[in-house]
Amino acid sequence: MSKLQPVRGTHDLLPEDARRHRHIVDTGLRVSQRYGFGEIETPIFEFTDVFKRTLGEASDVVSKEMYTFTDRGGEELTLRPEGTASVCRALITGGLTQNLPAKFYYQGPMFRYERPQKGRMRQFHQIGIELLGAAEPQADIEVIACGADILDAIGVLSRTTLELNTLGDTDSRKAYRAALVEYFGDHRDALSEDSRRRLELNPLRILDSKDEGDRRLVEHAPSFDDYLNDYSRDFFAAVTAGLDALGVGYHRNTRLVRGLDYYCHTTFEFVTDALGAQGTVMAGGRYDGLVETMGGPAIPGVGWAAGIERLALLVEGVADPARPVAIVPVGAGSEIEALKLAHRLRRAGHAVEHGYSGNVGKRLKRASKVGARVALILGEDELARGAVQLRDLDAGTQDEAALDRIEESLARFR
RNA sequence: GCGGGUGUAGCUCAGUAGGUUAGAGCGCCAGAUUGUGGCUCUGGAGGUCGCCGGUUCGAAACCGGUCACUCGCCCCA
Repeated sequence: MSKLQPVRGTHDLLPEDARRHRHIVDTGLRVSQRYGFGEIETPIFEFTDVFKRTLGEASDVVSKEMYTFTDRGGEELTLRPEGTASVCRALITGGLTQNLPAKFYYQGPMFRYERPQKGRMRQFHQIGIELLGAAEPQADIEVIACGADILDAIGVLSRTTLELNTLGDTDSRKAYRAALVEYFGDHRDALSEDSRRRLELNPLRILDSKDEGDRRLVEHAPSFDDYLNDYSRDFFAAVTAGLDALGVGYHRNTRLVRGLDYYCHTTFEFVTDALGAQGTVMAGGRYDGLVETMGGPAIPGVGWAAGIERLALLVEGVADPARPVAIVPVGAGSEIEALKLAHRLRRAGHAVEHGYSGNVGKRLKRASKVGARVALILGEDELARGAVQLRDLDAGTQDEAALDRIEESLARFR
């Protein structure tokens, strides 16, 4: 408690950071709208069951990372650790199941009680899309293509790799899971401690263990492809064919499994090696059983989420805001005129900086510092004849301009 | 939750056989330039040396604890 510092794992977004985030959020919305996604905003907390039921009791997120609390009415609530469950809940409670497919774009803060690291915070921000009500591989293709487009639009696609895999449908996954449990069960003693635990909770995760001994075992483990049924195999083939057709590059990673219970068929991650241990920048997949698990109708879904902070670490060169016009009154007699002029130009759409205090030198200095393109200097002599000095701060040149026609004089600087 | 590293000015960092006024660069403020910015020069402000405790005549430095950040593990965006 206390002390004048933010809570562990939280950050202020100072204006410069906020601008990067804004750029990512706006770009995400703009691009996803081209794919027909519309913005949705859900509350940042839900009944705890919304996440517990969908993410899986055994998942790390549920078992140790949720910000859960009891409110004054005795309700068990949780700050959302991810967006998909909330969006699906909204789909059901909003009656949107009658109008499918439904396509949503969201952005906002998520909360996980974890040990902070680079690219990993307790309050972090995500953008994401969800496409609900389409069981066809075309949906997966579109969702991935949209994600790639957004990464491209913010200039980071070339620094990422798309890793792609399939978990198959429920039957395929069950069969494969059983095969894995049998195989690794036979080599139980050779497994790392972590993986012995995984064997109980989520055997698929053993496949991407970083332990040396585990990896040797994994090499000879049953292959997922041998357990995919025809439907699952065809589905995945359609997805890869679609990505090929669109020129979206990917790398098949048969060990790519996701931590959350609800995934099936397509899973993917856009990863980078520029962020240390937290290389995943955008990740998602198909979750056909999720809505039904929540108590809604059987509605398939596919989507992804991307970490804004992680993207922001990769983004370079966010455009600066529009350069303002500086208003510089000379002497107390021009103050009112300066206020009026600033107001007038702002209402005409200009960004205007008013220096507030100091002599001309100080105000011009401040004008330069905030990046002003031009300064309008309001001297009493000039005002008396309806004129101002218009100074080009880049060129260092200066001319007199008519006060009532300033908008025209400024036009060449826009 | 586990293991390692680091905390000195707004920022980036110097500063140890423990020794008395803790430094630099950048930034900030002021002046040279009271109707003209950037460049330059001069001056100035700004520090509980993360915090608490211990060792010592004496601690920014050594020890313990704690908080924060950071790297890795687990896991994830």
